[in-house]
Amino acid sequence: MSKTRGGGATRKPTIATVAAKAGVAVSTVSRYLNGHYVSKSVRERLSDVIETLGYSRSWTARNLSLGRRGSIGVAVDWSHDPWFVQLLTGIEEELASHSTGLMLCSLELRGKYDQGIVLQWIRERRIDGLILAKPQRRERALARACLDAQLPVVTIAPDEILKHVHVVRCDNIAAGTTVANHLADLGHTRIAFAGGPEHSVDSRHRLHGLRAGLLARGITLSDSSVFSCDSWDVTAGGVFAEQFLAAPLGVTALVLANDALAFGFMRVAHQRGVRMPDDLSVVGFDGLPQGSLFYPALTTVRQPMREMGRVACRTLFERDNEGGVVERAEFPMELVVRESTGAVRPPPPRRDLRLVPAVEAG
Amino acid sequence: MSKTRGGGATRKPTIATVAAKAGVAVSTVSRYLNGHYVSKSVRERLSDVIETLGYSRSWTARNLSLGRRGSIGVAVDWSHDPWFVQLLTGIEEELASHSTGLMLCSLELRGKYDQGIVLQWIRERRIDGLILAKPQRRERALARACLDAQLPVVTIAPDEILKHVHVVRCDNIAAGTTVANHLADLGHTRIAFAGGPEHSVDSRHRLHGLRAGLLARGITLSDSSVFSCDSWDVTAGGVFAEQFLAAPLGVTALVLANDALAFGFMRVAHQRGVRMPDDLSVVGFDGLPQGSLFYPALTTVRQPMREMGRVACRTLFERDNEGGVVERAEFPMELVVRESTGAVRPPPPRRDLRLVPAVEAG
DNA sequence: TTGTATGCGTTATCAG
DNA sequence: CTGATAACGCATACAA
Repeated sequence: MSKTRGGGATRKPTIATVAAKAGVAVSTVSRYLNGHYVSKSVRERLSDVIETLGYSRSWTARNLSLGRRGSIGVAVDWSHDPWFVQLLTGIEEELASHSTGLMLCSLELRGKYDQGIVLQWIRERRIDGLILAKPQRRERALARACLDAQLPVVTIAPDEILKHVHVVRCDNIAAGTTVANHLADLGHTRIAFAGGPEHSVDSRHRLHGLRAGLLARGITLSDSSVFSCDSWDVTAGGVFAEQFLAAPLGVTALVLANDALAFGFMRVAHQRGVRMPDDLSVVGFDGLPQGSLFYPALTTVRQPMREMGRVACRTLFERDNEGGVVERAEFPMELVVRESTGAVRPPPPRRDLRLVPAVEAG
Repeated sequence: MSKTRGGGATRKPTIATVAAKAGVAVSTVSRYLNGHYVSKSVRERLSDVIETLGYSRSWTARNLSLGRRGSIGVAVDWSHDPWFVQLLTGIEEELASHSTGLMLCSLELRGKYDQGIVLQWIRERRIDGLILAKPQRRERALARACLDAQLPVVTIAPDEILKHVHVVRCDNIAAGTTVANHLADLGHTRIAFAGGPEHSVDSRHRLHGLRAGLLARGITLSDSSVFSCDSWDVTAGGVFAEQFLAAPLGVTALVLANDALAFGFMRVAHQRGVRMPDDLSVVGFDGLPQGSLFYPALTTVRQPMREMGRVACRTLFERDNEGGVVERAEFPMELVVRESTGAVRPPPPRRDLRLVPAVEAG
């Protein structure tokens, strides 16, 4: 069969090989490849030649010619954050269909915060765009750097206001209300809320929705039962649990601003002998899969992370060069009822006042 | 100033810009950039020019010229597998320092197994090498495709024998022995083992090490207390728990072949009222971080995933074109004692024979 | 040690 | 509708 040379290793056929074999110019092949106009006869011939040659084009060369880099950047605090992992799945999926690469950067990978790597990517034009997952105020510098470099940026679930960038987020207010209704349906009236960091807009939105939803059901969420944690992680949830359990408020349900906090809380609570949901119903936000592994499995409100990842990616490609217009996508969150919430017990539990241990029936 | 054009947006300086401004040839700049020989005077001049110009080279062009693609492929069953996530951190870290991109592929992403995407990457020469995480027999096709295409492959923790590829793995036999000693130290003598799928070499190695280690301490692990699960995931662990608990063996410790199985097991066991470690000590393998979130936190043997990821990456780059030699790296696993294992109770517990419920002291 | 010329595989421009 | 040809930005024999 007519390989390019008789000799050594068969070289990968190029667009020129195809052109020669089909008896047309390279530019014609290029046009064919990109779906531009070519006559039907030529089109069929090329289709054949490409098939038999097993030709496929060089993305490197194409990128060079088009002035692209062929991969996008994705920055997040910790790439092993379970929330991000779900997101990554969506990104991966979308990227594969664009046959584009990915450069991953955990801003806090080596113990201390450092956005140097990403700044370098931007400066050196290593990426065609940047996805910022859960950006906070400190990530503004990255967004600005991209904007200055004419690179598109899309933020996912930003926890601060970043201007002039596309954003993909969830409706956290509605999510809060969803939780409110769930709890109200179960008969809870004395409820507490543990937020994330003070400045977090997600946390505020969730609280806002919760409070409003509760109010609509005639339930008041007093300020004295609203707390906030220093960070969003499991550890903070544990720390909160210590103080929360030390001074009982007599609430029957606790809403934590995200699943990680809830995980930390539940572990400590469990150790302290709190029975969930009997003694206390617990709710989180995010919908991390591992919430279903605990005892009890955590009731939560799920973000469609995978879909969000896909949309973020798509936005990056679509809005590649269309400056100006800022795209916004907002997804609804979905209640996932598992085991950590239950109906409030008929006579409101006041176990703290009992002087003798109750005898369990059966 | 000698900009390429007077007009619009300042174009990114190229190697030619630098050459012109420094009064040398582009090839000289190229040599400088690649650390080849240039006179000291020229070197200093170039250093200056590059600095003031803010020049940085185009990796796309460089890749084209060198015949590289600029990113590697990473394939795994599920990219959200917690084990893989840890690995990815290491890969990410190493990749950043090579400023190389990444193409991620979950073989089972869309519900059914499909290696088509990766095969396409290989066929189209989209990647410079492939990392296969936890490959099994079915991944042989991928390895072969790479080999045929002259692409380097490194497998991480292969659970089957794949020939002619680099491998980064852990010493699972030693890990099994580590567990054996830990349990023996705690006084356990009646122990059970729940393996992964039958054909799994990891599972067999872990069992082998466990059995040998136990024997060295005078403890026999009888065949009747060795089980195997259909898969490696949480669900399988739960299924196993159902049958394991239905027919009590009277063992005081259970070793599961990985953490995921242990998670599934513990959840069901907890629901069935098994107190761990009082009634049963439980041990897993892998050392997933989330094991510390459970009640009790899971005792396990940790793989240095991050380091493994780094080494795998490095191997890919180093062994880029050196055909023939197969690199092997084996890491030790490290015992992580948490809460799910405890000393066996002084009088061997035979609760199943008790006719009256014991009264708990205090 | 440095410069010249050519190749890498595509795309885009502009005549035909 | 199709064909030359010039970018794209860098690397590297080869010559000087």
